[in-house]
Amino acid sequence: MSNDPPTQSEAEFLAHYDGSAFERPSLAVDVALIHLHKRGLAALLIRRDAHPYRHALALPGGFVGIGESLDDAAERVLRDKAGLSDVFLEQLYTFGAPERDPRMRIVSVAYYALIDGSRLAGHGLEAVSAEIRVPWSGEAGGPVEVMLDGVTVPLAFDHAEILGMAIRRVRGKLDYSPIGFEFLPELFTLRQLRQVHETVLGRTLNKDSFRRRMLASGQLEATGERQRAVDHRPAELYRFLT
Amino acid sequence: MSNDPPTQSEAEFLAHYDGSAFERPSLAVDVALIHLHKRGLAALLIRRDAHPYRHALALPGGFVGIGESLDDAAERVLRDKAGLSDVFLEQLYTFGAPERDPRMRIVSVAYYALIDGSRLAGHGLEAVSAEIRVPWSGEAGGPVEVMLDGVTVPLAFDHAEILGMAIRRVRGKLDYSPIGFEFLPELFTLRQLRQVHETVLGRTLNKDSFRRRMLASGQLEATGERQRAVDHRPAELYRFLT
DNA sequence: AAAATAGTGTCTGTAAGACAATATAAC
DNA sequence: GTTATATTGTCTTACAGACACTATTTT
Repeated sequence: MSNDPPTQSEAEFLAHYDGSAFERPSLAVDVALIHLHKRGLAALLIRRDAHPYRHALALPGGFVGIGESLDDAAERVLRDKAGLSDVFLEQLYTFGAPERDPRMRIVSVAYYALIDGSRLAGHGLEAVSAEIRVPWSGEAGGPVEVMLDGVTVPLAFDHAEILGMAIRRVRGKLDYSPIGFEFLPELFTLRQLRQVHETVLGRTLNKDSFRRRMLASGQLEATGERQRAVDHRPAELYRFLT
Repeated sequence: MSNDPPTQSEAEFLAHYDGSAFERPSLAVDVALIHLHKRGLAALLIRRDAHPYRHALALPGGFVGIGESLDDAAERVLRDKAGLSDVFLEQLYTFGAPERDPRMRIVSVAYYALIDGSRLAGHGLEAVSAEIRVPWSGEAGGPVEVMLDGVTVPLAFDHAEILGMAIRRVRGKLDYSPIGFEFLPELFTLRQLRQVHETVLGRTLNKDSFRRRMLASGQLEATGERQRAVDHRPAELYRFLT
């Protein structure tokens, strides 16, 4: 970035700097808010009421304010479009294909957010929760399929690609970061935690070694409390540490 | 992104869309080009000749063209500022703190690139190769220190943070992706490959199990050729597969 | 022969998978 | 008691680290 004018004082330079000399892309954030629903992956989506992709489902998103950090923009989107705050939120990838939006050049910094599905109970009106089908396993890539009430529905823009990358990111981080707890309430059983991992990874895990691994990780604290009102031996409830 | 005007036909909508209605951030790319030099990490940097951070070292970067993809912009920067093409190049993270550039709001999509140091021999004039000191190990984070001829030098903007994140990314991917080969020429010995891993990770690795692990990975092809003109038993040369 | 590194074989400790046995709740 | 799951313990296998030994080149 040394496309700068010739030598002058720094004050003089800043005073005359013309920030609007070139036509520039617009900058937006989009948020892939992922939760678990009935042993499957799900995302929160907004039904568009304007062109392009009118009536299609899209990730919640918005333009980045001129004085607003990217993280702040993503938090604002989550608050305004999904009525949520205090959610795990992390930058995912920036999507910048020139034709990704037919209106104009819009580069989008995508975020992914993870939440306990029960927190989505009575929230905003325009948001819907849709099931995500992951048509690939492990390393493979590409867009996900999105199903609403059992039928596959298309997503606006490149949002199915963004969701696909979000799933891959969560899968990849599950083993070495405490990301899986974000899908659960404060207290949970080891079985629930394992089911989270199985759902995210799309495969079953060995029950015994999962238990050993988690207990050995030092991330869990046994509360001494147990499940209630289950029709079998109640499991101990654990809490995520730190 | 449903901040759209009320109902109308899609053609009508696109015709009247005003893409410049809001003040918007500028968008740039910066490239952390990393190589290995004398058993240490090094990055290619450009000396700035304009304010701000005049005379300081900075990552090569440039603004994103209005019709140019982000990947294309990063490739162009690498070609124009470092005289390099056909280099491993991958998006890293997008930096968007409002005050990261004192001139104006500039959001930068950072890329990292990896290259065999010997390819940097006789390239462009303005670029220098500087040693990177990583003041943390493992998971920890923050900016790196940059040394030129034995003295610590500051980097412009948040570029030391970008380099820090690039190192962490490479460290993290080294174990599960074939990223280490990017630092080596086409033919290399297992010792050279191990030294690459040791340099990137900042710690020594077990010689025997590294060999076993690499040979078992199926990523290497033995060429049958051997090193020449070394003052000890010459090692077999391997090639990276696929 | 000496020096230096390449390459092989073997032992050990750790952790995962498999499986069996016991424990505890609801009904 | 029956059912269903929790929890503990043991055996086996795979692999990384450690270490000893042999091989091959230059000087």
